[in-house]
Amino acid sequence: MANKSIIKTLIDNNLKVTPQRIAILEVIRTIENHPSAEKISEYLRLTHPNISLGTIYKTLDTFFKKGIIHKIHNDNDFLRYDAITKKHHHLYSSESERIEDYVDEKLNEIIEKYFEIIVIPGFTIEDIKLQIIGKFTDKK
Amino acid sequence: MANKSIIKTLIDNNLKVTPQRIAILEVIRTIENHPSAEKISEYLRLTHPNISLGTIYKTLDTFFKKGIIHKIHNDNDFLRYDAITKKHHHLYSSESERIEDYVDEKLNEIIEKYFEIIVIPGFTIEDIKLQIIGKFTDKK
DNA sequence: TTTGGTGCAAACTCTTTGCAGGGTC
DNA sequence: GACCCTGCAAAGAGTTTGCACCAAA
Repeated sequence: MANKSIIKTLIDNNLKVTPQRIAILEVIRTIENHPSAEKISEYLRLTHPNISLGTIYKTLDTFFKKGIIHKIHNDNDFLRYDAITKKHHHLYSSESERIEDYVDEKLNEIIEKYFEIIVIPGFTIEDIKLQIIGKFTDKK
Repeated sequence: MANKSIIKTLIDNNLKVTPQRIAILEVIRTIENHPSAEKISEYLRLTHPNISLGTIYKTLDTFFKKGIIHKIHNDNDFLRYDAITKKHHHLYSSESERIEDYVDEKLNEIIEKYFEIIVIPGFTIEDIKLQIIGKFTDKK
């Protein structure tokens, strides 16, 4: 049952296990790729017709504060959300709203190594994210 | 006169040269670092007390469409603007709203070289921007 | 039973739009 | 003079908040 890991996540973060939270996290983790709050609401309308948008926003904020999900931005766009799995970057379409994850251990390693040698004066790096902008050549 | 290059920019882009546009571009280019529309308005209130926020938004949009400025995002924040000079990345403070440019030709080269060899399936890269998150250790 | 979550609606913030008047070329 | 730009105010989109009710532990 896929719910097991969702429930575990909630418990591990001292959050009460509610149907709403399970449903929201499920959408982000398994169904929709980088959804906006609106998009999540759209999905939930089918299975949980009366989860309010307000609850979705509050829940997303709760998840974000606990580090269960990330927020991501596009350059001409609202907020979107992202289930954290492991360090990854994002591919942004220059033509549409599409955003995909991009995982590349080797690239991470190269960048990490680079910033072990190169120091940015007056700045301590905590994290680096690449925004890779371009065109998707497959259909979706 | 610093205005010369601003006026040239406007003319080169087939934009009418108005005091508002000069003032707005001047703020972005020379005075304030990555301002928001609100911040720009704040500055202009001193020298041009009756430039309306609406005009600022329209002007920024015009500049953006002409490629004169960039838009940038922070993770929990509104839009901010950036005078384009050359390819650069951004340092984001994890503690405040501060954003600084980060220019690093060598890093660009390394990344470019990397993606000459590594191809992302189904995706053609047009541009890559790094979001470097961390702490500023100098005061400002 | 206690604590915290949900739903709803109203409020807020940032941004966009429409239109009449004014400035630039 | 033609065209485009500006200012103002109203509208819009996405998000947040307050509060009474309800569910989870």
